[in-house]
Parts: sequence; C-alpha cells; structure tokens
Amino acid sequence: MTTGGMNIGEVAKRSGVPAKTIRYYESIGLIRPAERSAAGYRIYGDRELQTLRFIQRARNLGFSVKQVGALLALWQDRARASGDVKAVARRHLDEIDRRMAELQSMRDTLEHLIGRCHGDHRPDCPILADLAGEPAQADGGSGRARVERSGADG
Amino acid sequence: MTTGGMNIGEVAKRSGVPAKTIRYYESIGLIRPAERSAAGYRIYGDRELQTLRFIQRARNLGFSVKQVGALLALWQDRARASGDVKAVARRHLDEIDRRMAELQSMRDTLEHLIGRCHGDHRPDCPILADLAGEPAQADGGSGRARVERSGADG
DNA sequence: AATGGTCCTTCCAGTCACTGGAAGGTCAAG
DNA sequence: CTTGACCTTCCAGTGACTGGAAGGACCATT
Repeated sequence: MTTGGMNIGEVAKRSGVPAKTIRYYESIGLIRPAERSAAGYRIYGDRELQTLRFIQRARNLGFSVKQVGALLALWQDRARASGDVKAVARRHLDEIDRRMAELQSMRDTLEHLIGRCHGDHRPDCPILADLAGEPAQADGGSGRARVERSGADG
Repeated sequence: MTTGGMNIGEVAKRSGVPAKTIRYYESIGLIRPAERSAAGYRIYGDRELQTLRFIQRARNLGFSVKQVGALLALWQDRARASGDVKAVARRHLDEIDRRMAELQSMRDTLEHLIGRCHGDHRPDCPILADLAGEPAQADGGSGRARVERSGADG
C-alpha cells in the first residue's frame, strides 16, 4: 500500500512538520510548489513526504533552513562528494560549540551570583550589585558578567 | 569631573550599547525617553549611563529584554526582596540549562555522524543517510537524529 | 437540500532583538 | 560657506515560524 495523494494535513502528521510550516517552506522556496487538486488543495506523495522528513530531521539537528536547503540539494545530487556534506556538518558543529561555550560562560557567572544571593525578603543582592557594576565582595572568584557576543557584528 | 550632557554617540561608546539600540530600547519602553536639547538631540547623564551599563551586562548574561526590564525595576526598587531577583535569575539559569542540553544532544548526534563520514569525493555519506531516515550501519551507538524541540508545540 | 464540522485556501500581523539604510537637520572646524 | 561627523525619524529586513481572520471545499447526516 502506497501513500499517494495526501492533503497537507496528512503529510504534516506523517512528517511531523506542521501544515503552516510546510506552506512557509514552499513560500521561501525550500521545497517545490506542491501539485494542486481541481479545488486548489495541495497534494503530496511519498517523495514529498520523504523530503519533509529529511527536513524535519535536519532542523532537529539545528541546521538552519538555508543549510537544510544545501543538504537537500546534496541529497538529491547523485554525484555529490561526501566531503561537501561533511563540510556543512562541521561548520554547524563549530557553531554549536560556539553557542555552547557562550551559554557555559553565562551559566558560570549566573550560578556564581545565584549562589551568593541569600534570596530572602531583604533587598541586599549580589546579582543586582554585579549588574550595577559594583566591585564584587572578596570571597574567591569574581565571576563578573563578561561574555563576548557572537561573531558577525556588522 | 562628572560626565553630564552626553549625546547618544558618547553614551553609546561609554556603555557599549549601540546608539541604534538605545533608541530601540527607548521605543519599546525599556528606558525612559531621554531629555532633548533645543535641536532635538537626546541628552544623557551619568544616571542613564549607569542604567545602560546595567542593561548591557544583563543582556550579556543572556537575560531577555523583558527580564532585563524586570531586573531594572527591582534594581530601582529600594524595597525589593532579593528573593525576587534570585527567582528571575534561576528561571534564566534553567532556560540556559535547557538550551545547553538541547545543543549537547545535537552535538552528540552530529559528531557521531561526522565521524562516520569519510568526507572525500565519493557520494556515499552516512550524514545524508541518517537524515534520509535510512537504518544506520551496525557499528555501535546509533546516534540517530532525535531531538525534542522546545516547549509549546501549538 | 440544508446543515455542521473539519478540512483547505490566502493574506496579514506578530514574535525577538535588533540592524541597515534613506532622507534630512545640526554642529564645530577650517 | 562648505565639509564632515553627528544627530533625527521612519521604513524595511532578519530567521523561522505562528496565530488568526475570512472564505471556499468536502463529507456525512438529517
């Protein structure tokens, strides 16, 4: 039993990509315009379902829609070089590492500050003191809020 | 020597918040509208500079603009309870942990796949195979793309 | 044939936190 | 008096959707 002639709701359910998002992907050219029924309904077959599943998995790995477009093109290119795919993946891995390092740095500072805030009804608060730029109390590592923000500032 | 009567460019340089962003913060009500010179130029004093530095540090710790607004209000409230500040910080820390776990999961899968891809001129590629939903080669952990995306699925 | 409910269609607006750029006014120096 | 750096406002775009309104289509039942 094949699964030809699905409406958008059906293919959404089967792929995990919401119908609205499928229309959005079509509108930005990530996927080709679907065929239409006489009444104008979008019609999808197994091929489109597979494509949407591919997209969904790539998005779940954090690839941008643009990167997914590149991966889709490579997927559909029988003469692709696996090196090209690997390069896209590695760039993404680097980006993930960069984001994780940024989060880790924030986390360290935040945890330090939270640990030193008694968190009761009194107004005295090292978290606010740090944000306000007041010199930290002497008790070990300073953990001052100093996180360089991401790459392309232009 | 005090630093009264700065133009937006000066306070931007001193606070690290770009002039455009300062205007944006004013437009969304994060900061109060600046005083104006006869010609309509915004004028800032030390107080506003301190506020902008506070905002900048909070943003560098990853607090959302909305959270920064809450922190600013607490900062300016002499009767605040440090517990309220700590609660905001803890919620943010939880969010950071959630994001880090998500990134870590992506990272694990991605690194596994990259390690399996020979990355040369040949088309054969386990990265694409995984995204396409093909069963993984038997060689240990599967590391299949399975990352739950964030909260409200609509 | 009418009704109801669930699907589908398009289009517009909103999210978040800016950022870029155009068109024009102001200021200080030379 | 011109130059250039600064300032002003307003509009549009980013990324990746998501919500909602207004209206058409399909199917089953009454």
